Amino acid sequence: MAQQEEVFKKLIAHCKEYGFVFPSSEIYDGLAAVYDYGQNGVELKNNIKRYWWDAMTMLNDNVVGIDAAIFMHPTTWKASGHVDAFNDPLIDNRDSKKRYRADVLIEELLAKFDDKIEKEVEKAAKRFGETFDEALFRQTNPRVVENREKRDALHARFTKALNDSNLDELKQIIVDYEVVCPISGTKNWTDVRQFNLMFATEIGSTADGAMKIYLRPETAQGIFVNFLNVQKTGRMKIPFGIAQIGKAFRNEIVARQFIFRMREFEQMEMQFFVRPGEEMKWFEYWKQFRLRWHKALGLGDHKYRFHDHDKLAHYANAATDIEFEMPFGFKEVEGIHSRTDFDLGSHEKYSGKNIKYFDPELNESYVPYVIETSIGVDRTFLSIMAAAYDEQTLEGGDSRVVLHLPAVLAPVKVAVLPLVKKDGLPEKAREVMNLLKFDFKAVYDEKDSIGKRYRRQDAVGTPFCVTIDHETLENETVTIRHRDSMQQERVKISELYGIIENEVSLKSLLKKL
RNA sequence: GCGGAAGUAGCUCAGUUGGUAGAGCACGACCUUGCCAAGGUCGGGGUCGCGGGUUCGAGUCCCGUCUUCCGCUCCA
Repeated sequence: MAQQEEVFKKLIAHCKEYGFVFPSSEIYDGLAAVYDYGQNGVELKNNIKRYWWDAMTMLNDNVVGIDAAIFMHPTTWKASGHVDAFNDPLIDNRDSKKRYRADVLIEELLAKFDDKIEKEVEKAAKRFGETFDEALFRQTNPRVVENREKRDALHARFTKALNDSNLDELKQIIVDYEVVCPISGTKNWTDVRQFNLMFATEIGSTADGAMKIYLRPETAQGIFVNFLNVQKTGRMKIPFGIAQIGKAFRNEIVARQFIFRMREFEQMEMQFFVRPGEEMKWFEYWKQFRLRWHKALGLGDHKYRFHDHDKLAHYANAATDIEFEMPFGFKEVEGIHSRTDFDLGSHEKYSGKNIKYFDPELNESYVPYVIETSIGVDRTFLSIMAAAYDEQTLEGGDSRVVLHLPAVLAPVKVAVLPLVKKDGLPEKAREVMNLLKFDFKAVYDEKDSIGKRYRRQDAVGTPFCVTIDHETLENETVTIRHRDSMQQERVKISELYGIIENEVSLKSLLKKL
């Protein structure tokens, strides 16, 4: 494990050194949990997105794409549940260093009162030969009445504090009721602080016209609010899906592990709309499709696994993660959720608009159920980099760092290298460059020895190096070197396109699905 | 947010009891070699994370602060 952490550190350093990922705003000491993609990173990332987009929207003729705005009407987030679910009042115990949700602590307090009352009522019921409800209804036991009054008083105070978002009052309740930390047993609490996981800003320039809005914490809602637009204008019939790639934002309390958990991140999501009752069938279908998508990259089938959720979110009736074996353990890369009709139903309620689909085959209207596939671009990027990174020891004690990136995703497809910087070889190499650059991301390099240039290309995962030597000038042949095997073969310049295309075209990958 | 560790060149680091900032690699130019990195010559690059303080003088001592890493906490 310690060894793996060491490798992870090296991977992070490698990402920076070779222009894949930089810490954001580094000249100002950086900004925590925000990263920029560099010249190679952006190519790899774009290739990942292209692979996903084409797999989803081209291979599935009932899936279409959209690109919704990051800004959305604030009611969206009430309807989705994020306004409630993303606002946690937190409090720390200074002695145990443990953090708790203040509202949960108070709810536990209420539960204790309920327990006491219940026990008293049970006792009374037994004594008078009544049912529990009868005893509860008739209850005049002064201890019960007292506890009940106390409980109701606390409940009222608590509810009011929550509604007013009064953090000081929440703290005061914890102090007044002498809540102790279950670990340390002390009452040494910090103040209650609000952690809103959504970033807020204002839209509208005048003070009185300004409206508080949030940066979207997930891209899914942009799809839900456009459900009818797409369904009607695209004449879509259920089942069908809407795909989207875009940025989302979460103000994480602790964001660590490099680009695995960032405050600004990119998601590739598809919401698939189905008939109520058929959701499990489609849930299973998309689980398998998505897993195939991952495995087709060839990073190693054993590095993937499903992780089914026992505890489900407020909107889901089934959920699983596709986990990938990162250097720090198996981690979620993609989530597949059966979201029921929660989102569309909720938007229908909050907007007052009819968001039903008329099913001509069933001759009835309903709110469709939804299967969601949601994959993190940055996490996929990290998983690919982690799997590709390799420090090799070669014969003769030499070593190299090589990225075994899937050729389809590699930022640079081919490097064109004149063996020497004279005798007309650079000029010939430029000719070859001009031939290839319309089809492939190609780079030219004439600096340093040929071996060193091969290593440089290995370090960024370039699958092919084409070397122009003196023989090239005589018979129009070059050597092409393969990254992983380091083997070279001599081929005609006219054959280069076919050889490279065969390995790097997206089509070859899509056909595996 | 708490606890621990660390911030000196693009990278890895050195820097004596406080006394004018260094090395290797990398980078650039030229020469040489020419199919798997590390030949020669010359050169560019750092207000030592930032702000105060002590001192004649601070990379070095003191205080504060920011950032990063590790652990805890949190994570639809």
